[in-house]
Amino acid sequence: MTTAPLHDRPLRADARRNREAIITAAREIVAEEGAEAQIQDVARKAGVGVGTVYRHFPTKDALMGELMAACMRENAQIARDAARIADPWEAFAAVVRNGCESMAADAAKRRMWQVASDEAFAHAQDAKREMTEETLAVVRRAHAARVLRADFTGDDMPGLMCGLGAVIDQPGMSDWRRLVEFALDGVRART
Amino acid sequence: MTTAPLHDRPLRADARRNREAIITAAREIVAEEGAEAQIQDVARKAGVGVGTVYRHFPTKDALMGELMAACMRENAQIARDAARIADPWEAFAAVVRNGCESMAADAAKRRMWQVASDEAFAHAQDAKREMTEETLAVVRRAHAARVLRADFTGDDMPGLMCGLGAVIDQPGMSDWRRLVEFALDGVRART
DNA sequence: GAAGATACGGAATATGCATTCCGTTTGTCA
DNA sequence: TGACAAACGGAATGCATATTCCGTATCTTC
Repeated sequence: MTTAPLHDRPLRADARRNREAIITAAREIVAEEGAEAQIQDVARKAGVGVGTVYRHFPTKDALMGELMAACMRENAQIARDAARIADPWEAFAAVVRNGCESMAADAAKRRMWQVASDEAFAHAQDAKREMTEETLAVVRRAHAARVLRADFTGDDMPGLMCGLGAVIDQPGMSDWRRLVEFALDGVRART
Repeated sequence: MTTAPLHDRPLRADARRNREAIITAAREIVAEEGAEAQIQDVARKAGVGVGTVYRHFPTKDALMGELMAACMRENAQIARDAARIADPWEAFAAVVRNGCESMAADAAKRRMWQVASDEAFAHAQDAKREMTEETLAVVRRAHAARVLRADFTGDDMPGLMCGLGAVIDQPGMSDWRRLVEFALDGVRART
């Protein structure tokens, strides 16, 4: 179920180091290979044997779930940071722009959906909730200030970001920032 | 390489029928299963044995390529139909709206990218070119009439449509037409 | 620094799925 | 209607990849 130690004995030093290396490697492999990502490659890149990967994560889905959770926590942090911007529209725009910047900078963040089985998703449930809440706060503030179209709801955010992720992941798409601005224009309240 | 009869002898009646049934079944299976689509399931749904699938398509990629080609030809037709609309903006909007309608109506059309290996893509090359040309014509006319932002280029269309496809494919996304209108607002020239 | 618990590596195993093969069936044409 | 080519069905094969297993190596603790 969880990937933490079963009760509470602290991990041995080498184990802790390996666990980190595995997650990092998994992220790189997913970035490179997308849906074709293989445990064997993750192990090689982390400099450990496959057995070690399985010692830390009971299944591939559990590992991918951990990856998704990490990405979602990062997104939550992006939203938290944006929430500190005074102007409500700029705060909302920052969530979108910085979310896109992070997807552009890290292919794993836009490709993780390709490896997302239901199992993997379940592992990332909590992180997803966190992300949703932080994002929703920014959307609510933008609505209250009437700078975001009233008919764009918080539920639309995942769709918007996934759509932009697909745009950014487009082969040969270098100028995605322009399209992001079009999208922002599209959802901004008409003055 | 190709899926047509090797020389030019016409297909036997049952073979022609089966070929159609296989393509139809493949489309349904891809719609249901996405990347998990299996030849065995395609065969079952088509009411034939797997051997028959392989008699018509040398590999899975060839079958998927045929599917992609069919979808792209349909998109080309959507663009051709839209081109007959007198108003340049409405013509452009029709390409986007109807493209989205067709993706919403047929999950295979938005999921086919999940099964798109390079091999499969190669099979659909010609259809893709056709689609691109027809679409470009509508974009050019909109640009000439200055109703589409000058910095939205024909090369952005695949990104836009893929992005909207991702939006539509979002679980629980019923109200995607609203988001499509936001996107159209975003790329329309400011008056 | 020795004992015992933890963790490691990677060969072996298990499984799922594309593809092949060949004996059987069906359509076509005279 | 009979002969033959064309097509079919689906069990068997082969391969790729997740997962297990267990002998070995490494940490931790006293």
